[in-house]
Amino acid sequence: MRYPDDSLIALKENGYRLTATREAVNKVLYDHKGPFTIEMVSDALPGIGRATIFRTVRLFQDLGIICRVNMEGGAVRYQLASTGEHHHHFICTVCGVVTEFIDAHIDQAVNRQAQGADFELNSHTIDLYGVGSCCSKK
Amino acid sequence: MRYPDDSLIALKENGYRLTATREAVNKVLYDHKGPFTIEMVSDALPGIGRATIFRTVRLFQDLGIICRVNMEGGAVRYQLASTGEHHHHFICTVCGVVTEFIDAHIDQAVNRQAQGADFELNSHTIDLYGVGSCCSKK
DNA sequence: TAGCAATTTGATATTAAGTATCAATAAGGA
DNA sequence: TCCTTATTGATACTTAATATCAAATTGCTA
Ligand SMILES: [Zn+2]
Ligand SMILES: [Zn+2]
Ligand SMILES: [Zn+2]
Ligand SMILES: [Zn+2]
Repeated sequence: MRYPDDSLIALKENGYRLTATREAVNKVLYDHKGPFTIEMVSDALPGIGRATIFRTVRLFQDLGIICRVNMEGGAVRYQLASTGEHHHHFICTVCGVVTEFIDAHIDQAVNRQAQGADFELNSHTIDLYGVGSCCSKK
Repeated sequence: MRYPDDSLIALKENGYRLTATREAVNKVLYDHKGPFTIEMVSDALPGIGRATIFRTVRLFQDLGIICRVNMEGGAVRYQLASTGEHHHHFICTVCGVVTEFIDAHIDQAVNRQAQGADFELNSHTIDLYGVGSCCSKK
C-alpha cells in the first residue's frame, strides 16, 4: 500500500463500499503520515462520529493498510503500513515514530522455535523499542 | 522468580515495603498460576481497592515478577514470569495460556538489526500467537 | 516499644480505548 | 430510478488505567 488510492482499491476488491467517510479518513492518514491516535483522526474530522473512526481504523487494519503499534506502557498508536508485507517495528520511544523492517532470518528462527515447541504458529509480532536516528543526540 | 517469597524479597531489596496487601496479591498470583486479568485479582481480593491492585501489578512488573502480555485484538493479560530472565512468549489463542521461551539466536539477530539501522535499542518484545500443545487437536 | 516520617492504601473521580445498539442514511447494482 | 444492504451517528456502555488526597500502615529509631 503506497498511494492513497491503494486503500480505496483494497476496499472495492474486498467488497466494501467506497464511502465519503472512508475517503476522508484515508486522506487524513496520508496527509498526516507518521503515527496517529484515534483522537487525532477524530479531531481532524469533527463531522465524523467516534465509533465510525474506530470502525474505519479497524477495517483498514484488517485490509493491511495500517498497523496497530503497542507503545511501551500500553498506549496504542496506528500508522500507515509502508507495504502490505509482513514486517516488524522499530519504535522510537522519544518521538513515537515507527519504522518497519523485514528480516527473513528472524522469521525463520521464529518458525523453528514454534516447530520445536509443537506450537501451531498463526502470527507473530516483534517490536523493538529505543531511540531512532530521528532522535539520537550524536 | 520461582517461589512466592522471591517476590517479597525483591520488594525489600528494592526498598519497597512489605505490606499485607502486597503479600495477598502475591499469594493470589502464585495460587492461581496461569494468565490473569486485573479483574480476576480484584475479584479474589474484594477487600482491596482496584487502584491498589493496578499499582501492585505494575510494581510487580517493574520488579520482573510478572509480565504483561498483549493478546491479539488488544486485550491484556498478566502472568507470573517463570524467571526474571529476558524471554519471549508463545500465546495460545484458544485457551490464553502463555509459555515462555528463550532464544539467544533471535536476540542476536535483533541486536544486529538495530545496529544496522542506527537504532539505540533499549528493549524488545516477541510474541508468537497460535495453538499450543495445550489445545492442539491431534 | 512508643513515636514519627515516609510510604502505601482506598475511595472516588477521571481519562482513554473500544464495543453495542439501533434508527436513519447512503451506496451501488438492477 | 428503485431497492436491498452496508454504513453511519448518536448514545450508552464496558474495561483498562491513572490522578487525587486524606487516612492508615510500615519500618525505623530513640
Ligand atoms: Zn524518534
Ligand atoms: Zn516476522
Ligand atoms: Zn491452549
Ligand atoms: Zn529477546
